Amino acid sequence: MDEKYYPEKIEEKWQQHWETTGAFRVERDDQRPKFYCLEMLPYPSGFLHMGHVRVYSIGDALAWYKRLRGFNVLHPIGWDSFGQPAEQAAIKRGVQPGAWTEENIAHMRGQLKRLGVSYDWRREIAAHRPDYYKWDQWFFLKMHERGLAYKRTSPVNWCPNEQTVLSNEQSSGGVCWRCGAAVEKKDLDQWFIRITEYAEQLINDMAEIEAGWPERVLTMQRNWIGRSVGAYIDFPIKDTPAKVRVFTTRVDTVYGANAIVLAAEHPLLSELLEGSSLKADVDRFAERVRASRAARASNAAAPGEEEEKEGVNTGLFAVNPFSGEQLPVWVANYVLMDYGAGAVMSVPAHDERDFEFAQRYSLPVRRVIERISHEQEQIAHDERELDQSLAMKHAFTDYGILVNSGEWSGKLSEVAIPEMARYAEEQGFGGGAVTYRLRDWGISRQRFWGAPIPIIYCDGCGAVPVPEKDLPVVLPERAAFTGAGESPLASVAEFVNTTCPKCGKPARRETDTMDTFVDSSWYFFRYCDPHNERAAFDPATVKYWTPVDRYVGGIEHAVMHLLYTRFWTKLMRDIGIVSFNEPVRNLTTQGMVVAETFYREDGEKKSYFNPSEVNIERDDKGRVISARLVGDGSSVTIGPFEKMSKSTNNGVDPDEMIRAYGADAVRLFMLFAAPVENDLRWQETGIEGAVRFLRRVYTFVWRWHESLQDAPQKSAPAHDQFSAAARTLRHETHRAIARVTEGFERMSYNTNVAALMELSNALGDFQVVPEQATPAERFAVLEAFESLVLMLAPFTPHAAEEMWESLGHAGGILAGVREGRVRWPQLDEALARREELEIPVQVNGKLRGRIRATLDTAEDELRAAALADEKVRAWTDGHEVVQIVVVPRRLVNIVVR
RNA sequence: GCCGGAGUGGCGAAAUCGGUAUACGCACUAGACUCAAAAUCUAGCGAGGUUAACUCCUCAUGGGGGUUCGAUUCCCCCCUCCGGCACCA
Repeated sequence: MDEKYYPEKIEEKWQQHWETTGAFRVERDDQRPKFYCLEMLPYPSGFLHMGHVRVYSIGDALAWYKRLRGFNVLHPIGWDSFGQPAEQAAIKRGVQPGAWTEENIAHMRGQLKRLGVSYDWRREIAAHRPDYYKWDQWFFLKMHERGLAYKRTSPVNWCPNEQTVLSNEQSSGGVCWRCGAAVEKKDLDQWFIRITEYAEQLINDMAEIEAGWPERVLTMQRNWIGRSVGAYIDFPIKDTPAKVRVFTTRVDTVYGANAIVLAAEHPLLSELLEGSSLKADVDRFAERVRASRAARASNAAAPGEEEEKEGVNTGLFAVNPFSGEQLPVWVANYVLMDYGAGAVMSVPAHDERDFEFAQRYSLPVRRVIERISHEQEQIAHDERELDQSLAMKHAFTDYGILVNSGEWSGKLSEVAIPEMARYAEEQGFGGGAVTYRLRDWGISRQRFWGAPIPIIYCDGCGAVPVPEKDLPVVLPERAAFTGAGESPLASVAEFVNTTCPKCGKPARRETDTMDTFVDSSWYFFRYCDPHNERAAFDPATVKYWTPVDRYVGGIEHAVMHLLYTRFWTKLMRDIGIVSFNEPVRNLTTQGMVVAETFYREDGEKKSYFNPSEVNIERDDKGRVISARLVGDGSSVTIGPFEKMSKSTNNGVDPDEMIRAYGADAVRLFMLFAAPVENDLRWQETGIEGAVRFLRRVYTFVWRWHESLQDAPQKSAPAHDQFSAAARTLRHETHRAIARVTEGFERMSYNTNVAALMELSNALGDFQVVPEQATPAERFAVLEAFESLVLMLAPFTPHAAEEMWESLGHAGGILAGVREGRVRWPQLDEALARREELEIPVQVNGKLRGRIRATLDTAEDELRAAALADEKVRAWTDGHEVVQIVVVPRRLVNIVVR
């Protein structure tokens, strides 16, 4: 141990030690409890950013903690290495995507090692390597076998910028999840995965993870899946054998229907209107709706506004199977083909959209629900009229009591809904039904850099799956990278041309590749058994390690990745290779790393300055008053804190920070500065504080480490051997152990670091000179140091290792744990408790005095002491004491009148 | 519009059982050390008032109301910010 703290030196030393001793390697061990600690794998862009540093610091802290608690910890990392940027690099600079990707991985691996993250690197996986994507293809075949992968032509989400298809999840809000471009609709023949088959399970199984996942994520998934309970009703079309199926959540309002409204793309339309004079009108209208939707999509910058409701009467009539009434059939732009049945019954009195539509086209409004409670809004209506279109100003959408509804009149909505659905079923014209907003997952991508979809097209045999024995279908090294909207693979003749596995005749390969979210749907299972050549993984090995005990990653994957991987797990369960429903027990979504922005406005656009180029000036209260450039002292505008990015020039390079302050300080600051879920404000002064703290602890250890060589180690000296100062120190030590241990259980890292700082402050307050310390004092100091250092290991592993060694322990912390010599500091609850208490005394709830007490001062003693206290008496004298509340060990409250 | 989450010093935050509001850190102020600066160390640091006195008082956890001996914490209403969804029948 050097006298001074040289982070660079000790970090290199311990990284080397970990590497050569294989400190972080793990194997399955049925004798020990396992813990699977997982962070979302990065895309190998080439450079680690601060957001990465944050996730991996969070995960690593937990991994270290669990190891120190005796768990067999699986803590792996890999690369989400298929995807757009590699292909962009190929288009722009002509590099080969594979080589570009491997170089990036090599660089980032080095960065992660310099951060000192405790991965078992032997388990590293990368999505773009054939030994990995072979199994993507295998899973695809399994789904194909089960009818869960299918091809269909349908309007899909098309990103004009990236020239490829996106899934619904990736184009949520009408914009591309990656580049933000407005998404267009395009008709393409695409492969889909039948995730909707699992919609019900995806909703129901949330019960299993509710306790461990953020409410926010579950809510987002629930909304996305959009389960809706209602009924189908078939309305016969007059004078034809056809029926129009309608989905509604409000069968109870069926007597109020004034029309049946179809989506413009409804397949029945062309059939029913054959030969009708109105066909041309309807076709023209459908075309307009399509055009206007496309226009709105490309104009996604200004969303929000709902489109004006428009429709056209088809001249057809439908028969309400409940009432026998004839209803006109309309086509309207507000009915969506891909939700429910693509058709609705319009009930303007009780649905706002239908109301708006009815007003626009002067359709009758019939009230069939009456309020049941005076807390509900009074529905304006005209008793003399059946049509309320003049009286009602808006729809009444609450449940209530049925009126004007034939035999159902007088029933409550809640009662009528299931009864009417059952009736429809008995009569054969409908029945109860559940629909979902979730649609099937489109996985075809017109890209090169992804896993080829293992399908061969044969003129004779159709779409034939590639036989398992022929996997993987390997990507060629090169292709013509034009950036145009067709898969580059299509131009690689030796890839495309093959023979049909069935008939042996010449055939062509599928040239689309799979969505990269396929790769990440199951990657953490592969970590358990990463080199298996015969299977995606060995089920028994996976059974030991999974499910993931804690998963850390960004909120941006709340719906996409986290929904897909839940689905994939259920699929693997159905194949029989996994034995549970949910892959992730506990989920942590960390906040963004944000930094101050500085800019100057030159006319229209802002030019941004990096925080390192700016000096901040403050007033004497510490408030920021201005910012000036380091170079010329000219002033710049202080902008808000924003996510670190190139466009706002507020990024900070992790490597530079590690070089300046050390990996430990960077990590410590990241975990201390904010709770894990919050956004984290990057502040260089904050990281300086972290170094200051580490240096202080290090200095304390240096000052004491020789005197501690002969400290009593095995058992604590008797209580009366300890000086008052030593007793205080021991109390602080055990209080910190209690707090930090508890903090780890709820991922409260910021308070954990605070507790460790307090312990270090307590060591600073311990003024005994090392050489003059009594054996008992040495014991107390050693106990404090050992506890502090071990509890620091999850946050600053290099510094902890160095100090642990200088406290007389050879071989590294984890070797000690493995050999049973080292374990997480043991809490002595008696020591953690305060010996003497200060009990606050309130009068009428306001703090008026304090009395001294011990842990077992009796209630009546506390009461008497409180009443006798001089300061308290100033508030009670002359008043009548009405009540005295005594909370032992906590407080006394005297109520006076 | 609907559904979530949050609002506490100059700033990041703490108080997970309804019991001393502001732990810990940053920034700031003063002092020590120094020729000087940095670093380090020591002390102070919610607002306002008050005292010979670090004495004591009042107010303060977005605003208003409620429950309670006692509310940052529980309940109701409102405001603001952030996020998700957005004609989903």
